[in-house]
Amino acid sequence: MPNASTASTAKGRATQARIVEGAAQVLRERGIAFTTLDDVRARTSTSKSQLFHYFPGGKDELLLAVAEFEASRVLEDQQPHLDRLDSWESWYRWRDAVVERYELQNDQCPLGNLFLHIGRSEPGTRAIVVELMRQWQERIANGIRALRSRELIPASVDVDRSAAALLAGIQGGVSIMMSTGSSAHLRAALDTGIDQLRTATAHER
Amino acid sequence: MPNASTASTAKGRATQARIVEGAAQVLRERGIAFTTLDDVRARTSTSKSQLFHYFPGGKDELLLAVAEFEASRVLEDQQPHLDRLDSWESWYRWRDAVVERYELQNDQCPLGNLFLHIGRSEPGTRAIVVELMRQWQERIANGIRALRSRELIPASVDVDRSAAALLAGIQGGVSIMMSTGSSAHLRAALDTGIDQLRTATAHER
DNA sequence: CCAAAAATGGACCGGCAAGTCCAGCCCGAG
DNA sequence: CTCGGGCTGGACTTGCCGGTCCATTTTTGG
Repeated sequence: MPNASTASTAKGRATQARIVEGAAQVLRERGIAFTTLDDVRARTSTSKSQLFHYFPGGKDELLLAVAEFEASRVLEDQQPHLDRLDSWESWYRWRDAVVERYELQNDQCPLGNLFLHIGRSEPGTRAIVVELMRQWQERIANGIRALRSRELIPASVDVDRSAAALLAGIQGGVSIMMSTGSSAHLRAALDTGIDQLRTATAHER
Repeated sequence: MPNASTASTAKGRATQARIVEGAAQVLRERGIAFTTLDDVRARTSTSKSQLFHYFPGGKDELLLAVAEFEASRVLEDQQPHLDRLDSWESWYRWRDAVVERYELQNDQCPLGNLFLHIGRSEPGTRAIVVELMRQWQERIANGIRALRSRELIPASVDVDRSAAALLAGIQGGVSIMMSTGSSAHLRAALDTGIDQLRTATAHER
C-alpha cells in the first residue's frame, strides 16, 4: 500500500522517480542528519514546489518513499543467488554477493539510517523494515529447506531458527562494518552460519 | 582519553554528571532527532549556560560524552557473566542476561543511534564504538578459550572467528529487535552460536 | 570574612531549513 | 488553435534551536 503516485502524467512520474532516486543518493553520501531538502532539490534539478507537489507530506513522506526504494533494492541485489540456495556452492556464491554488496556501499546501511532517523514518528517505516526482514528470512529458510530436501543436511535442523540466526548475523555484520569499516564480522557470521549447516550433515560434502 | 572533566569543584562535577545521565535518558526516550538542548536543560534542571560551560563544544561534545557513558554501560551490564564463561551453564546465564538487558530497554540501542547520528562528523564516536566491539569480542573469545582449556570443545575451533560471529549475531539480533520488537532473532543468534560450540565437541554434555 | 574563581540563570541573537504561495510554463485533448 | 490542468520556478515566511552573553549567586582558599 505504498503511495499511489501523486503524479498523473508520464513526465510527472518521471520527475517523482528522479526525486526519490536522487534523494537516496544524497542521503547515502551526506547522511540523513546533514541532508536538507535543498540538497535534494539541487541534486535532482527540481524546485521546492515540486518536492511538495509530489510529496505533500513534506520531508517525512519523501524519506518514507526513499525507505521503500532502498528496501526494494536490498533483496534485488542478492538475486538470483538468494532464490537458488540449493547447493553448497550456491550458498558460498550468495555469501560472496552479500559481502561484496555491503563492501561496495562504503560503510552504511541506508535503510538502517532511515529507520533510526524517522524512528517511531513514521509508523510506516517500521512496517517496511519488518516486511523486508520477513521476506529475507523466508528466502534463507527456503534455501535451508532445499538443502534438506536434497539430503545435504539432516531433517533435524531447525530451519527457522537457523535462518533467523543467519539473518541476525548478517545484520550485525553490516552494522559492525559501519563502525569499523571491516567486513570481517560479516564474513565470520556468514561462514560460521553456513559451516554450522554443513557440520550438521552426516555425510561429508 | 575521555574529556578531562571541565568542572573543578565537586558540585561542578556532580552537575556535569547529572547532565550526561539526564541527556542519556532523554535521548533514549525521544530519540536523538527529536531531542533539543532545551529538553536536556529541562530534564536536568540546568540552564543553557551550564550546558555550554561543561561542554564548550556544544551539542556534539555532549553527545560524545553520552556515547561514552552508554558504551561503558554495555559491558558493565553483562558482568559478571561475561568474564566467567567457563561452563555451559555460565554461557546460558550470559545469554539470558544479554536477552534480558535488551528486552528491558524497550527497543533501542542508544549507542547505535548516537553513532549513526553523529556519524562521521565526530571521529571520536567511531573510536568509542570500535573499542567497545574490540573489548566485547575479546571477552567472548576468552570465554571460548576457557571452554577449550577445560576440554569442553576441541582445540580445532577457530576462536576468533567464532567470537566475531557471535558478536555479529548479537548486534544483528538487537538491531532486528529494534524494528520488530521481538527478541526472537537475538535469542536464535545466541542459541545457535552456543550450539555450534557445543556440537563441535566430541563428547556430549 | 573577603576576594577571586567557579557555577548558575535566563534573556537574547542569528541562521538555517521546512514549508507556503503564486505566477508562469508546458502539453495534450478537443 | 486554444484552453485547462498539471508541472515548474523560486522568492518569501516562519519557527525552531544551537549558541552567546552578562548579571548574579555560590563556593573556595587563605
